[in-house]
Amino acid sequence: MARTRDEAAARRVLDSARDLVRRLGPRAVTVDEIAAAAGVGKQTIYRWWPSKSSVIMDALSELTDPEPAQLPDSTFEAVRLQMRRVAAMFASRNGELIRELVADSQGDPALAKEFRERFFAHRRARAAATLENGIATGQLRPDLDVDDALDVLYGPLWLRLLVGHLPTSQAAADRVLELVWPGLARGGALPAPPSPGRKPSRRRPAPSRFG
Amino acid sequence: MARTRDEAAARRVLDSARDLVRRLGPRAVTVDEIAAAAGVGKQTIYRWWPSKSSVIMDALSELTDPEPAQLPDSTFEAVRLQMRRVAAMFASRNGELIRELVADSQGDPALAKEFRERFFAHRRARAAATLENGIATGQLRPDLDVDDALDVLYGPLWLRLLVGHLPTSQAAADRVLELVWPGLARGGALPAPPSPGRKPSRRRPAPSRFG
DNA sequence: TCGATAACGAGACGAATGGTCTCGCCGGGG
DNA sequence: CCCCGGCGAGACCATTCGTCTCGTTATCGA
Repeated sequence: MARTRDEAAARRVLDSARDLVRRLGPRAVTVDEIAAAAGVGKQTIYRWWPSKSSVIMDALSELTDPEPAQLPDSTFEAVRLQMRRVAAMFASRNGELIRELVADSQGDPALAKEFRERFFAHRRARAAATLENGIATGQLRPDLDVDDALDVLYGPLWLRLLVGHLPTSQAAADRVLELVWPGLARGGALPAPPSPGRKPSRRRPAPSRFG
Repeated sequence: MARTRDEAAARRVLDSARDLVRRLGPRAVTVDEIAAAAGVGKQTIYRWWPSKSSVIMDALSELTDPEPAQLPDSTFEAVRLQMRRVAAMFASRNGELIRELVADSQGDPALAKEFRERFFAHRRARAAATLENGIATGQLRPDLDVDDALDVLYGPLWLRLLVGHLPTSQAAADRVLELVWPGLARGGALPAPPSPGRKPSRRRPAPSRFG
């Protein structure tokens, strides 16, 4: 019948959106900028996406972080690894992105839904799989509610990200896990120290930028 | 020298802002609306406050929720009471307010600072006092890091409020507390069932609108 | 082949809204 | 008493999302 959709244009829109968002932050990027950078008319953007936020969500959801090749058999170690990765992401430029995405979501139910389903749910499912494996292998309590456990493990990191009262360091992730672990584990005890001779610290150690 | 500042006008601004925010939400309220409702010129608002968000923050920070007359001696019960109150607030109209306030804070460091210092810190200090009392009375581990514990207890509620993947029910608050408690308590065991014969449930019970 | 149709780039436009500026008025302190 | 500055009212500016228009162009179907 008529002219078909220009996939290359859509590609350029997403690429430009991604670049601009990384450079300026999602709040500062305007639709006109994206259109100009992509060499596309604004109407083309609004023909394919319902809103600016949706474009940005699309551009960002392509940034799939690769699942690590393999997680340790120890559930404790596996969760620690995953939590550290989340903490690292939150502390990076992507953390700012996520903050603003959540912010935009608050006033826009459709965007909030997209965020939950396309970003949040994916990562949560991976973390859930780790816990479910831990239950199956007897490392975690058999009656553990995975949703609750995930909120308890990752909620503190999100809180720090969004309120900013404390940094989202890997050390914080470690401390949260150690604090919560007795309520998750089958026996209720911390596992044997992973690295030879190094006991996990309970109290906050000397302030450190890393951890 | 000249005319003095009209305190009554400022009062009307805050009252109008509070009413409008409660009625429409902080995002939907415009400065022109506040000015019109208060019967003041916009310039009068901007003479006293640096931004719309600042006005709304001022109006809301006056909504101090009264501290309960007395908390139970049992730290477990005291924390549970406080968590339930937070969950109830999050589930109410005020929860929506807080969500949008956090959202606005993400792109505005000054506002974020105000939010942390004038809203977040107050409530956190009260919750911290409960935990510190628990440490002092030997109900909580003496080496407990209060900041971490607060994040672990309240982070899940904040996460649910801001991401919306699950409701912020009082039941959720209870389950979080029970899940985390073994890592906080001195002995690591749940306290004797508070209500006679009713054991705190670990698994999520039948879905309920209430707690 | 060729025409109808819809997508395209470019950009004007409308609307909402945060924040500034102007204007005439008015009131209290020096 | 009188001038300086706060006051109410509102015009104005700037930004930016999203829509609409226009002439062009590519593709599908006849």
